[in-house]
Amino acid sequence: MKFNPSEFDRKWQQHWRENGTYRTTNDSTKPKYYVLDMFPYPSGAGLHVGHPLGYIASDIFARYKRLQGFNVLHPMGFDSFGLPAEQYAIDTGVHPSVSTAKNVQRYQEQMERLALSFDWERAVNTSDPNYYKWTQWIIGLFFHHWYDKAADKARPITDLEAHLEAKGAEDLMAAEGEALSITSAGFKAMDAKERSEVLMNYRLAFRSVSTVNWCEELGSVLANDEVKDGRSERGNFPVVQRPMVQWFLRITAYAERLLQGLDTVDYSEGLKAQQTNWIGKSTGAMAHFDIEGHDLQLDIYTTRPDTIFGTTFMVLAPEHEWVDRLTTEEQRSAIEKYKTYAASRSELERQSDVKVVTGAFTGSYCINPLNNARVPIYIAEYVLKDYGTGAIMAVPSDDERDKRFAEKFGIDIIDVVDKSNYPGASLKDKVGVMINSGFLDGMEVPEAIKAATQKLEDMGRGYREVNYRIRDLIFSRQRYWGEPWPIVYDEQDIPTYLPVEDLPVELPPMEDFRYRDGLAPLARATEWVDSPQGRRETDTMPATAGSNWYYLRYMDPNNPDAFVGKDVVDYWQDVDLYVGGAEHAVSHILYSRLCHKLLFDLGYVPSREPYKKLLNQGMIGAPITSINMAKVAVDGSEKTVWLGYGHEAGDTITLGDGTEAKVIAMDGSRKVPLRMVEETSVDNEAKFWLYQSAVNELVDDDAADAAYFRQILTQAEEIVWTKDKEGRSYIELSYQMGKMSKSKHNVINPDDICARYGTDAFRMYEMFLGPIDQAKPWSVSGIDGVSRFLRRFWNLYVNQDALNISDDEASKEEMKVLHTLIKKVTEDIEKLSFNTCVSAFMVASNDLGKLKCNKRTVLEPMLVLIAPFAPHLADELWAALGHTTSVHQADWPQLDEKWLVEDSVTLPIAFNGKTRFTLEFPADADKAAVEAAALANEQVQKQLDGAAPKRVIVVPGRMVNMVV
RNA sequence: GCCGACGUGGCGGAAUUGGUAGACGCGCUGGAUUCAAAAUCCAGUUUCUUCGGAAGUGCGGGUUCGAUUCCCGCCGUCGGUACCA
Repeated sequence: MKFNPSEFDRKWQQHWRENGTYRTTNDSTKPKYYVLDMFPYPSGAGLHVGHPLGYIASDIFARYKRLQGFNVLHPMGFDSFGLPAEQYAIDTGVHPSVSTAKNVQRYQEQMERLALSFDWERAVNTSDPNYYKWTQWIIGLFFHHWYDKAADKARPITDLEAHLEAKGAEDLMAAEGEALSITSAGFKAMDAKERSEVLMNYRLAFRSVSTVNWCEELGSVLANDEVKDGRSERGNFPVVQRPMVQWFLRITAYAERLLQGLDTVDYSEGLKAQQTNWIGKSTGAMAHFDIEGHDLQLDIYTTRPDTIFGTTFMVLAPEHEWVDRLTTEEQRSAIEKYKTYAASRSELERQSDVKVVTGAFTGSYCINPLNNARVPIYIAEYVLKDYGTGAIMAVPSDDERDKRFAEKFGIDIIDVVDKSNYPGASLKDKVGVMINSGFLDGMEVPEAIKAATQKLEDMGRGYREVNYRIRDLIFSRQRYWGEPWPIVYDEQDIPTYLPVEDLPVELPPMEDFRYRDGLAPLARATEWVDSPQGRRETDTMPATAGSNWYYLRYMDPNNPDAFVGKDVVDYWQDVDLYVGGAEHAVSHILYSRLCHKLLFDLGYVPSREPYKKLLNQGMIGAPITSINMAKVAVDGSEKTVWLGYGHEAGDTITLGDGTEAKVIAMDGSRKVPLRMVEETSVDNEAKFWLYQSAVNELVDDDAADAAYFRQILTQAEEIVWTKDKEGRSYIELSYQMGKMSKSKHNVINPDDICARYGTDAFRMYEMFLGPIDQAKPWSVSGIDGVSRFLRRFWNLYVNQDALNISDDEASKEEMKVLHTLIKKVTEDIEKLSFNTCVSAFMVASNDLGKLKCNKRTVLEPMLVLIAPFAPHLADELWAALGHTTSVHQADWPQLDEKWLVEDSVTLPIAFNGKTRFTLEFPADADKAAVEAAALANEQVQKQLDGAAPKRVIVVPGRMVNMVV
């Protein structure tokens, strides 16, 4: 039997598929374990070597848990709705359903190639109507419920109607759009339309007008996390603010619980911090300021009520609803001018010059409730309409922005906090002693915050308030490729959420789904819109709708009657280990947690959190290599050439025909597809070379990156080659490390690696690269080492192409190697430290090689240990050892500590903490015996040079330290 | 600015509760094998060294018999986020 991975990889992959080796049952007496990967969006590019990192890690863990006797749910699916497929369709004319199906198949093949042990019978696909029927149904739960703050949970909207009928809005503690004052009689008197509007104020999925991120090029609104620096994350198009009617999910109702829940889950600190920041809880006070000459109270939110005596002006957001009312005649033109200016500013402009102070005076004044001071009211764009009340009390002495504003507009600054006892404290640190603040004088800041809040409350001019940064989730997209909102409107525009019998509301077949004439694509499917039940909603849901709950569908993927069966979800409960990229740290995880909490409130799921433990794998980067363009002077004329790394203007170079040329200027660079590049090491430095032979091969190559590079080469007249030792022509490329992406031409395809080295080598190498959660560069050079190791490992079992296994008793040393390995691998898999597992296998294999061990008692359990990492090789050798069932159905070897016990122990002998040499001691020697033996030793005496040590520290089994 | 992660040979990285720093692999050097090469195998590989040793985990301090590990203060890299009152 030969070591031939490309042969046995195929053989075993087929075997596992045909035998359903990885099929999971819902009906088992074994304990459950759920290992989940974030499902991919199946893009046309296929997988690159960065994707499988997390998949391989979770696969190893899933396989390990199976071998340990767990019933493991380890599924995979596809997040196939969303913008890219639709953009691709618009660009190429291929319908998203067609390209999606093709890509899904490609992904599945690639994943099988990587021996990922998914139960494919459980695969889900978010754009499949059988799946999105339940997505629509779950979003319906949001529509049919409201959040009762008193009970701290979601309740049916019918309960709310009963409450309103009985008592009106009195005693109603609800998460709401705005505070409504409704009486019982008033509610009863309302017609259907009015009632619908009132209820909409409370629904967890609601329709509302709001300023949204509008992207004209994409023809859709975007969620905040889909916008980066004022441009769309997808496509990098400009995004503007625009008021629109949209569907929302009331995530703000769950802000506190989403925050609290983070304490109960095992996520990284960084990820918890990101979610915490996103939720953005702050504690402070509401305060009411009377407005001079108006029967109005200006409400403001502040985290620093202690500084209220330092308030020297107020600021409203330019869009604040009272701006017009508060503007005096003489200020009207200035205010109008400023409002026009503010409205013209894009999100991008606002963000780019944050330090620029602008604003205008309304002409009106407020009265400070605590000291009756008269303070002017300004408007300025640094106050945001959507945070707090859209208005602030400005305290220039203790706020950086207020200070800049006061300085620019010549407003008084009153110091109210003496920080002289806190050197180094910055303006916004909540420390110091109050001054110039009436009854607060002399108090420390934390005390003063409490006192000021209490005073406001006693006066009826304010109260303690908690504020959250998080905004309700915009859940409408004016796009085609997503779940239609299953809503119909009657003649009065009253929306009805269609019941489960009418779901799914499927997408109408359309050829052209561009956004045009201000109409969403679905609005043009007129026959579809005019349904017998009423006029259909034409917005679709964002991609996050399907991924919110997919982990539940895997439990019971074909259930026609429910999104998941009750008994099934009671068995599988929740995800024990969730593995995926950190780029979804905020949005996907947060929205998924929201969805889960609603389902929990309504009794559909038994747990409060969907993902118990989360592992974010690090990104794998790759070199991005470039060729440089230069203008050179030769024989009085100019020429454009390609130059290697390290040239600058003024250099003299030799052209291909032997003439000399002078570099006039470097003129940019172009990316070279990594596939054509050779990595070399010169003087311990990585170099990337492009060979002339690789360029010559381009002529016949029809791959996309070859076409791209052929086109690049036409942009200059020649490449200035250098000769290497063998006389081959090359050019050295400039490079930097970066994320793998098609546009950077540095994608490395796992298929090629698997074909060349075998899947087992690829899997182990990816794990060997470093800690799973750390970003690391891809380098192909190390894979040879892993490949060599697997061959050596194989040769422990096979000699001269024949199985070479002895049934003799193994020696103590051999057993020690095995049990050391069992201990190390078991512990390290539990710690998700896969790179050290690979080292442990190498060490064991090296040790057994030296011992020339071929004992079945040692080698057989080792196959079970390595099976999660190298599943093909393990099954191939396992079968050769005479087994008729797969190694993946074996039992994990048990550690027997007795093999690890030593007769003697080697201890380092240190003097003043510096290790000098080691000595052997009997393993059972106690402290005194070790000390005596050490002092009697010749080397120790020599080191001590006749003197007695001041102190001898013996740590049994660890070391001996002598203080001299 | 704020939040988070990290900083160890030429490179990827290892080091249990504070206890032999550099495991394992790559690369490199030398050797064996070969007509030769590839592949394989063996030995060496932190730096300096007067060959006795000495220094050494971003920098500067501290705690300790002993610090890559704990504490304080800096510097740097990466990721996230930002007029949030």
